Amino acid sequence: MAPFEVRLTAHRRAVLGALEAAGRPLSVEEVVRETGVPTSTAYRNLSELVDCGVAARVAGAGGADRHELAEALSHHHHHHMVCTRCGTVSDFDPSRQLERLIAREIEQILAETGFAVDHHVFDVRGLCRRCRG
Amino acid sequence: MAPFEVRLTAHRRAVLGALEAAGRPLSVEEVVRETGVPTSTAYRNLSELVDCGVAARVAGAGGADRHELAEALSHHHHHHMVCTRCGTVSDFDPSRQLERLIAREIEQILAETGFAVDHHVFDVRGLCRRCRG
DNA sequence: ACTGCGAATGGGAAGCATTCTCATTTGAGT
DNA sequence: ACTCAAATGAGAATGCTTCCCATTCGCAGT
Repeated sequence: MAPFEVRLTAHRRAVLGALEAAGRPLSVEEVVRETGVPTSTAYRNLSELVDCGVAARVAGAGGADRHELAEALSHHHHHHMVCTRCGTVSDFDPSRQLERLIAREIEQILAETGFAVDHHVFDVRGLCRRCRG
Repeated sequence: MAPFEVRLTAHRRAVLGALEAAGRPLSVEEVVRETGVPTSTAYRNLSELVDCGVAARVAGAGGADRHELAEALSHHHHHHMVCTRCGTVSDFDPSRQLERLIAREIEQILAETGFAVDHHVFDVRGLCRRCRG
């Protein structure tokens, strides 16, 4: 009886494909340009993908959000370098040691403050190689 | 000759006072409610305070930004706990060890990728004690 | 294949947060 | 007090995102 809740349409494939091909967080505008999917549909689909846990929303430099494949689907856990000049976001891998320490820190936060951490964000902001010139 | 560039007006004092009294990042709406400063002036003043390095902008849970006193003026370096249910942002102190490791990581990023880190963001998202209730 | 139902679409309207405009007011130095 | 640039503030304008709704399309069961 319970047939389906989320369909795999051509648009969804296209959006997902663009995120996968980029390998870095894309703005909605980039997704639209890349796929030809209408803006309102792109927004709706990206939100649904995020709700499904297939994609993740990333805060960029300005007001505009970006999206990338969820870590579970991409290759590994990673963090972001946000260029405050051109707004481009790229990924970088944290060291094992740093992640281990962060995990310990999160446990401590729950114990001390009662705040239940769902996930953490470790992003760096600055100038990318190109914008440094 | 060069007399002034930024005046210390009643509004500025009020906004600064609200940030100081709160001890946590406030939304623009909260600042307006707290101080009675008109919305457009609150936005303008907060931006100027950020430009002066007196205040800092913090990304909240939804689209709305928040502001707090700059670390140099508050008591210490800290990070944020963002409640994804109620949107409240509070501060927490990172361990010395974590900060040291982060500093090392940032050096490595510059060496490996050419990205010049200006500052880092280490925030955790989840449910505050009250929203877990 | 054919059909039915509910999800997906898409173009524009609506909703918010934020920034801009500009005539008027205010603050600091003289 | 006087001057002049900075600050103000109410509303218009902008930009990102969500909502609306009539139409189209996917999927499951015939």
